[in-house]
Amino acid sequence: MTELEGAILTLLYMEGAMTSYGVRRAFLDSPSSFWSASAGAIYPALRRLEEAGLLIATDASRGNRPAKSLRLSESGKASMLEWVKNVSTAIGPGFDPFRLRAPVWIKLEPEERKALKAELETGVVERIRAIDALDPGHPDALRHALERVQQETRLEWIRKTL
Amino acid sequence: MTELEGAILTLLYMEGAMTSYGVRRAFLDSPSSFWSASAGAIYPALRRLEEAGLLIATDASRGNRPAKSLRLSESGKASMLEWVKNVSTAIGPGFDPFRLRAPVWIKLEPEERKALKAELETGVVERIRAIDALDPGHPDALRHALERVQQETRLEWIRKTL
DNA sequence: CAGAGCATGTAAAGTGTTACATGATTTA
DNA sequence: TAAATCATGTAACACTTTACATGCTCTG
Repeated sequence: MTELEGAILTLLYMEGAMTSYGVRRAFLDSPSSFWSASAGAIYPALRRLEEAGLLIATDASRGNRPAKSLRLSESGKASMLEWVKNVSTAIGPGFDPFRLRAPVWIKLEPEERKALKAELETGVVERIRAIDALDPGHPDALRHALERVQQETRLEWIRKTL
Repeated sequence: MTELEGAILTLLYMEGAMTSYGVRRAFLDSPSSFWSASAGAIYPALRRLEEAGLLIATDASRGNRPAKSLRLSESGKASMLEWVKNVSTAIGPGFDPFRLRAPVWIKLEPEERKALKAELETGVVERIRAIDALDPGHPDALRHALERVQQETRLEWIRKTL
């Protein structure tokens, strides 16, 4: 199971049934650049999950517009739970573009480094403000809170170390 | 430029010239599950970078064993610097398998949640100890330090929230 | 009622993974 | 000297991105 497939299953578990485009929109709304949410990734993944019996589709056309509502099957729920409970994958460091670039920042010429430091600080502060402006009742509120901690950690590192 | 290509360029910038396998071994040693470091990803990426003129290869065969030494060209260094200084990409949240799974953990049955909490706590504590055991003179020491902060943040969240 | 955006996809090309292959060198 | 592992790849398959296509529905 890819991370995208796992993420789709958790989305349907957390938020209940939705259409294919609803799934796609949820990824489009995600701030992470990791999720491009391109149609060519989402729709084939949904088809794979449906063919594997993890998702059940029921017709939900409204008027002339065709649509299908997707929900987790029992085996889909079981697969999702197995996936989320895999500790070694869950605690891996994942992918952090900030951590990947930081060692090079340290080696920049002083004036270039200072300029970049200011840009990074502004960007992170803005991002924290944007998170604070989000609806605390949003289904992704917990993820936003976790991203906020990450951004605060970065801000502290920028100020103290860069 | 993909993140893998950018990471290869930063590696050669930080550590100087090395062979193809040296590049691959650096990714194999990385703790992040994001870098599979499969030969089928690394070697084609190196070929692309060389064809684009960002890397220069010189023969470095030893005895009967063929090998080439790879180093950054001037345009390779310029591309790498442009890549690391892209602020909006650098401050994106990236991909965090922990954050992706956390909302589901919260919804588990109490006894299941408690068991998982213990497993996660043990795993993260072990990972922190493993980082502490690493050589502080390692070229990736800064990245290790940043991962350590991430793991400490997770540990605190596990203890306080999960 | 025309244009913007909603909703659902497909096709080609690029990238990554898994598995295999080959010969060189080190180590027990 | 046999086995392990170093070092360098390739091939088939899977997945993602980019670009395109199609018709519907709302809004000014």
